[in-house]
Amino acid sequence: MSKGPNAARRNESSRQAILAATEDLCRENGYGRLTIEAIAARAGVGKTTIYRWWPSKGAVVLELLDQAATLASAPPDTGDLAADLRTLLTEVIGILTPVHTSPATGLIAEALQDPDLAHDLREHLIEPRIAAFKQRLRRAQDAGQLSADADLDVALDLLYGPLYHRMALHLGMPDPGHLDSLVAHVLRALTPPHPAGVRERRRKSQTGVS
Amino acid sequence: MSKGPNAARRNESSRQAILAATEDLCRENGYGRLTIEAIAARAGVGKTTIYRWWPSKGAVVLELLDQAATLASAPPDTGDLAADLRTLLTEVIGILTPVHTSPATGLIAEALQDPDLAHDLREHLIEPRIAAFKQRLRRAQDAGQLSADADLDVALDLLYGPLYHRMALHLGMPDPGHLDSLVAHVLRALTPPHPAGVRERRRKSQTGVS
Amino acid sequence: MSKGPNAARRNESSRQAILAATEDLCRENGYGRLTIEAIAARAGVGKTTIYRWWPSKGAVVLELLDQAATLASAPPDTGDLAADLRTLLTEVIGILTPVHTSPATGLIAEALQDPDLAHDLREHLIEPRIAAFKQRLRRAQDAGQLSADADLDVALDLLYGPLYHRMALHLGMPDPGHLDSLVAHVLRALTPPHPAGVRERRRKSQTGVS
Amino acid sequence: MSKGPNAARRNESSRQAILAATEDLCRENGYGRLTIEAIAARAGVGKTTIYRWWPSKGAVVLELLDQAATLASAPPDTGDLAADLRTLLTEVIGILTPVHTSPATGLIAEALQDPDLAHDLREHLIEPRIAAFKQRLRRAQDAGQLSADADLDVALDLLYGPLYHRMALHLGMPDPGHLDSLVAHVLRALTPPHPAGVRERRRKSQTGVS
DNA sequence: TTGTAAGCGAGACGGTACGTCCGGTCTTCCG
DNA sequence: CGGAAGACCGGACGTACCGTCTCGCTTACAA
Repeated sequence: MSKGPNAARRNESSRQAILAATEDLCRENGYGRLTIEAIAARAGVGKTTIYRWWPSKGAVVLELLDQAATLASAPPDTGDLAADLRTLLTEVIGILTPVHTSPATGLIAEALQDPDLAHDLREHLIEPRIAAFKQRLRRAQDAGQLSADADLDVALDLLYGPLYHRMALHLGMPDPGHLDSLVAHVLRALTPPHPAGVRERRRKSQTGVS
Repeated sequence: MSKGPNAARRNESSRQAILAATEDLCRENGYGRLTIEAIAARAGVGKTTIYRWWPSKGAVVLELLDQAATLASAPPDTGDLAADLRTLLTEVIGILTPVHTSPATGLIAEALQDPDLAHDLREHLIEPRIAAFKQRLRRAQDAGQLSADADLDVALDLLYGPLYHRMALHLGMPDPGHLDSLVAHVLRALTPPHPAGVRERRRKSQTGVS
Repeated sequence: MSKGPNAARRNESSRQAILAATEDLCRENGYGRLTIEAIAARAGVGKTTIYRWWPSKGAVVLELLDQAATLASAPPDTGDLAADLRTLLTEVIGILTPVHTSPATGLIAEALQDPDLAHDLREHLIEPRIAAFKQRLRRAQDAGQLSADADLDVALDLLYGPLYHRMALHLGMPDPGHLDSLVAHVLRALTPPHPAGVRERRRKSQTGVS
Repeated sequence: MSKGPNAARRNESSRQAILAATEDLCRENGYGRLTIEAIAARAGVGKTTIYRWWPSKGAVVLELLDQAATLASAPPDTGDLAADLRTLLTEVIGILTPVHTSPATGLIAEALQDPDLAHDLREHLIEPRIAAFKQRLRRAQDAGQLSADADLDVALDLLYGPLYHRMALHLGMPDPGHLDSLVAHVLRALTPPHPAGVRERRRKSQTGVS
């Protein structure tokens, strides 16, 4: 991201002004009404300067989110797996809310139509977070809180899926109670019954499924 | 949708031409490059005629999808719950694929920025399907294939969530094996361990699933 | 000029507003600082409307001059050839003054770099005037005020040439005395020495001139 | 022209490269499409270097012409006045041709909109030539080839005027025959009929001319 | 002989205007 | 009188150059 012509000579204060203006305008009018012209005007910057370093408004917003994100990137680990998952999910809910004005939502919408942007989005924002999420789950597996053969991709789908489902279909984000319930259900699906005899049989049926 | 000035006097052949042109152009260039002007030109219709009956290009596409959807709307019920769920999910996967050119995906992207369109989208395409889905699950509860107190909203989230998650983040739709696994996990999550007698019946239905 | 897409549907009031704005802005800032954007803004018109009907700002200014010119197009004929010529030249001096802000001068400058504009300029503004000029001279020949074999192209060059010479080289337009002298010299050059009797008549008419 | 900050330290090879690039680009694309950026790029020079020494692209072109001109500056004097005038005019015709790509024409066009440039143009290129021209005419007067009271400004107008007239109005430069005729007419206009004795001498010199 | 100040290449920067595209409204005329 | 045709105003697009402004670097004069 932003590795244009000659990054050495780049004017950092312009870069900051552009990102700040982008954030302001996005919050004010929503991503959809965001305009390169308006960003340039608000930031007191020539349009050229934006086009020199970013290929589209989506890329600007992506860098904005990227910068904000790196501030809080380490995955939480309190020892309480369910609580940590709720923390991770709550963070994402915050990012996706309110649906119609959140920069992240707008970015996702644009990326749905723009493969290049989609690629950058996945590379810069999403994959690192998925990695952190899986890392936390793997630690849980090591601690025996999750069955050793649990499918982490399934876990990813089941835990984050509901948020994007609700975002996409405008169903409203889950309230804390719902979230609790979702996490509990998913953990149950990933941790077979404990009593010795039962656990054995369960493991067998899983083998048949997967 | 399309309840303009005086629907009685409406020219049906123009309507069809517009929808057909919309579909063609969407497939050719993707939803993002779709333009009211291009639709009008391709359909041999004045722009006025489009604006008279639809408020935005999203609404046109919505009607297009609506029309296509009503052809296959009745929820399947073969008695095999897992299979029926896989059928429902597979249909949605088809609609959302390929991500960057599917009209449905484009529509979802636009609705993320346009509350009015989001409302119509939910009302016309989504809620009926959710209702059908829940109806199917309720029938499963009645048949004892699902615990009587299973939370159907959670089921909805867990089953459809992964699809929208993957769409939004460009992770690729689940292949049949993954889908299988997802459905199996979710059904397991919805049939929690119970006192012995109950557990026996449940185990029977699981057998049917796997 | 201005025979675009479908001249029938053209909005005449927009056309007038554009020409009026063009004239104002040209007088205010000079032709060089004239801008299509400014014209559109001042006229309360979309840029598209200008580009639809004119290929360049030069073409707009040309139409402006054309419209102004047709109001006073008939060549003067008072019977006094020298006076009529001075009238014609004075009119052109007026059009070319002040050099740096006159729309006509700007147009000539632009046409020097733009062959298309040059063609339209010659066709619409210049050739009709040349024709009128030659017509007047021919009438003078018929009246015996000019030798029958005088070369009218030479006359054209010698009479109008000085004005463009001075415009091009920023030498200042001739004052009335100079103009007088120029006309006198040229008329003398066009009435070469002849057998005595003839020369007498000529000298008389020359006296009238000087 | 080009008397910047500290002319002593000036890099002469850059100066030459700039002038050369200017000439090339002007011939290739015409003065109108000439750009400071393009000159700098072609010359392998920073834009700053151009702006340091010249105030505008017009000034660069002016210096270019100036340099070319000084190579052939002395006014011809073969004793044959008419021939010498034809030589002078022919040289100017060469400079102004072809109208749409000649650097001189472009410069004149630009100067019509830019008083500063006009001033430099007159000072550096035009006035010296006018002086030379008048000097030649004065020598002709001294030799009795021209009447002693002939108005040299009128002569200037009548001889050079046609060229600029034709340039400005895109009428095509005079061919040799025309040129001949023009010079002959003008010389005749400058040697008016006089008392018999004088007239005889004059007529003789005219014979030599025409 | 070594600063130090200039000229220089490179090119980022804030701007202005370009000419195009499309959105949404309004008008005209045809069937 | 509905609809095709399309002109219209407006606003944003992405591009081209403008003229100014740092950057390091070389280069030549002065201490």
